Amino acid sequence: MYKILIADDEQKIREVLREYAEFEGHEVTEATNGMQAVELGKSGEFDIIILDVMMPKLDGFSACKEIRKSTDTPVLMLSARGEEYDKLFGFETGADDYVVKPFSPKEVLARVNAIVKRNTPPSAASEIAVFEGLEVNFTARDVKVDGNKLNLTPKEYELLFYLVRNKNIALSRNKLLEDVWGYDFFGDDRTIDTHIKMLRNNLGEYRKFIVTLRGMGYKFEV
Amino acid sequence: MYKILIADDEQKIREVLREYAEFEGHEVTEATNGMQAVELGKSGEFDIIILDVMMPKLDGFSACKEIRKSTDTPVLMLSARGEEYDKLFGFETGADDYVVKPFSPKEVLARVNAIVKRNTPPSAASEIAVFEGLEVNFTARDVKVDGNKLNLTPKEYELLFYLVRNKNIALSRNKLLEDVWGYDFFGDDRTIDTHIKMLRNNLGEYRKFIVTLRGMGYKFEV
DNA sequence: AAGCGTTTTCAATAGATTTTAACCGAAAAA
DNA sequence: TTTTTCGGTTAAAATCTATTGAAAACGCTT
Repeated sequence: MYKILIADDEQKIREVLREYAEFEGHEVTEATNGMQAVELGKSGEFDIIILDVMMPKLDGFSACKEIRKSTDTPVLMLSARGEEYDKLFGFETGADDYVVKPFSPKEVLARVNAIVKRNTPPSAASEIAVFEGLEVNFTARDVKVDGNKLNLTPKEYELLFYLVRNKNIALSRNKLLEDVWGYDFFGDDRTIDTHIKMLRNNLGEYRKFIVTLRGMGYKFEV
Repeated sequence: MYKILIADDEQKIREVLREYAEFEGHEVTEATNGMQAVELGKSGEFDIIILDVMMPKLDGFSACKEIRKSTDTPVLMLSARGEEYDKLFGFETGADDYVVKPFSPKEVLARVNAIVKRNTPPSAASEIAVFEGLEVNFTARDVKVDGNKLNLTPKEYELLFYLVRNKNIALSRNKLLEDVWGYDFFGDDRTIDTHIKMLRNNLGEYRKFIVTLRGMGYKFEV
């Protein structure tokens, strides 16, 4: 269930979208002009905002811009005109998707679902990174090698997560110490090496992903 | 700069998209059927994958599903048919967006940009310099010659990075020693030459970019 | 306070990298 | 043309660095 804000001056449009959205179990709020849309949308309480481009008081593009100043709630733009210019401009103002009228409510809802799904990873869907037989589940805080869950120590998790989140980026020892150990850690460089060693031992054949950058640090390379 | 995989059996389509994408500075790889798309796409090396729905060997939907098993690279689907069923099905198989043919390449690229932008929020976008077949990736700290990764030593990386960052600028030996070796290095001049030699050997035909400025130093010239 | 798992330090070592020094050849100067 | 200077090459010597195992320090739980 999402909270959806629908902003369009045509009652017909709001109605048909509301009907479809509520049928799918979502909660709908309506706005009939741009100003109202901004006021409501700024609160950040919605999971997605649907904005018509042509609206009284404040057009959709401006409303989108304004809303983006306060929150990053995803925005789907609706336009009566199908001109390319509009689309491009829509994306530039920070819209997440763009649908041209006439549309089918089904299509709009499909897009809404797609957008919300990918814009709300932290809470719901677990964030998992897979590299061949290596599975790193940030949300569940576990790591699997060929399906077998590893039993890592806290530092090992943190180090691996950091490496994976920054995959394909060269990471100096200093950066690792700063970001994984914290700016106030003044320990030995060998500390990192030791943890890398243990991680590698745990990862088995997938140790290959952790490459040494001689004279520099390490990198998780895929 | 993104890495884009374009999978379509029509050469014409691949061509026009490639042209547009390369014009915007992206790196394009092509696949002509679904199987190939999956093989290439699974690597996770692409920033976005464009899949045609109708392809030999394996259709776009199945390819998308297959790719999603290994990586969460965003997928944009292309379809010759505009049927709603396709669109919904596309989103369900994990596609991030859906464009109906005939499309304008401009629109496709606008969508590609929008998708990639929202799918790579934090770091990602590597800082890469490309000179013909020579690729210098500062972020990943690697260098490729015609696609093959080189195995350089620390000094070689530093020297090359320094040269490239200061391309087309004449660099005296003193400046090189100071900036690459450090102000506290008081070694032999031949030291630089030796490293330049090794760099040149490693760069193969692209050694041509490193030009000697007799009586002065070196320059990376493009 | 003892026990236990975790983290950090440390020293030895093997291997890779960097520097040096000597020599050669080519280009510039005389 | 001869001399001088400068860059290229090479191989050996000197230096540096990642890795590893082992031990010490730490911190939580009982």
